[in-house]
Amino acid sequence: MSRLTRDDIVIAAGRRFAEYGYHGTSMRDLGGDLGILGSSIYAHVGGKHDLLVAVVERAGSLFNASAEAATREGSDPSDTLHRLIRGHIDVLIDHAPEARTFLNEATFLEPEDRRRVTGQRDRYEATFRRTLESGIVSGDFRHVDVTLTGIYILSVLNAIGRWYDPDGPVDRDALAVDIHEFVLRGVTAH
Amino acid sequence: MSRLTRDDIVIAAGRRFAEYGYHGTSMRDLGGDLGILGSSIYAHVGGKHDLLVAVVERAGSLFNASAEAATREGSDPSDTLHRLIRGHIDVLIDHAPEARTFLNEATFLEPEDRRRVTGQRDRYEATFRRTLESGIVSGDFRHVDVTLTGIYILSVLNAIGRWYDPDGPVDRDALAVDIHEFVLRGVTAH
DNA sequence: CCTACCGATCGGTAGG
DNA sequence: CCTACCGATCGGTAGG
Repeated sequence: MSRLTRDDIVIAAGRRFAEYGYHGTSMRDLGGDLGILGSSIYAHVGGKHDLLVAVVERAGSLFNASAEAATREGSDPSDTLHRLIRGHIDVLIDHAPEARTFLNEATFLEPEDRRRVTGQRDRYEATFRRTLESGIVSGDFRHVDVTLTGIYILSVLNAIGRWYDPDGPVDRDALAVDIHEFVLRGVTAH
Repeated sequence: MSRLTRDDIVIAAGRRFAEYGYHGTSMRDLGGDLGILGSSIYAHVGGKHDLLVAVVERAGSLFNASAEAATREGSDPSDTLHRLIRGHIDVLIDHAPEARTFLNEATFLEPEDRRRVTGQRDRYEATFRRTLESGIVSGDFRHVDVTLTGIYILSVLNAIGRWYDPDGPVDRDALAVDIHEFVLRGVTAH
């Protein structure tokens, strides 16, 4: 057993916050997961709140990195949308605890931190709106309200962490294709 | 000031749970909202957990009552879907605290209660799947996976409580129409 | 519904 | 990272 790093603690905190919530996690719980005392955590972080900030900020960075990668290679809006959807799924599955904490516990950040995270989030969502707009301009998409439609798409994506089982019957490629199809065509026949 | 009823306390608890979460709410906070002491709440309920059960069960009943009303008058699947969407929006706006607590805090119920609530929820979601199926049979809808598509639709609907402002520019009629259109047609032109 | 509590647990600190 | 704590707060109870 070597010594723990700050990163080890942030990762364990993400898991706890995702499952039990920020207020449902005690420093002693967290220490228990790591094999140390709750009070020993204070050798690595200033307080419980710092851990929430670190977890949430990590997820925000991952989402934005994904959006940048998806929009780097310009191609048609439908393909860009597919890459955005696939990237979101990847972050949600590969960094599930951080992503879930980002989505569910960010409200408990202190005002200053929350504003910064809200900014991160707005940047990310703006990528979806821009993709929708470019599709409308190109004539590929109809004249949807990009604000509302961006919210709908992200609602479908953000919920994935609440029901998707990576070891279940649907793999992530199929999921991305199915959601892309749903977003593009809806349920109507033809 | 007349005496409080159990109902008054359940309503106040819903508000607290929706805003601060179950674990972020203390009985003293709740008493403060009601103008009584935290300990006085125990004259009306057996414990904090009973309040979570009451709030969540109320929301579950409202969602199911809405689904029954929406499917009572048989008509084409697209219209039924519109009524389901509109009903969900109404519950989410008119009973926002209970609905949000239902969606976010039900995981903190004790196993037995959680199972019952999960049952309520499954019944509700099944109504969406049945409507999709009847649309596929009638040829109105394409051959979507009804499980996945039901989840997508409910994801869009459940997220409404996280962003929608009833006093904002979008009224609930317009929202229902816009979501119905999105679910039916997606974003593709034509 | 209040008074007057209870033991348990909370986030956090001093000193090593 | 542990020992040994701290004051504050937690859910809850007995008795009125």
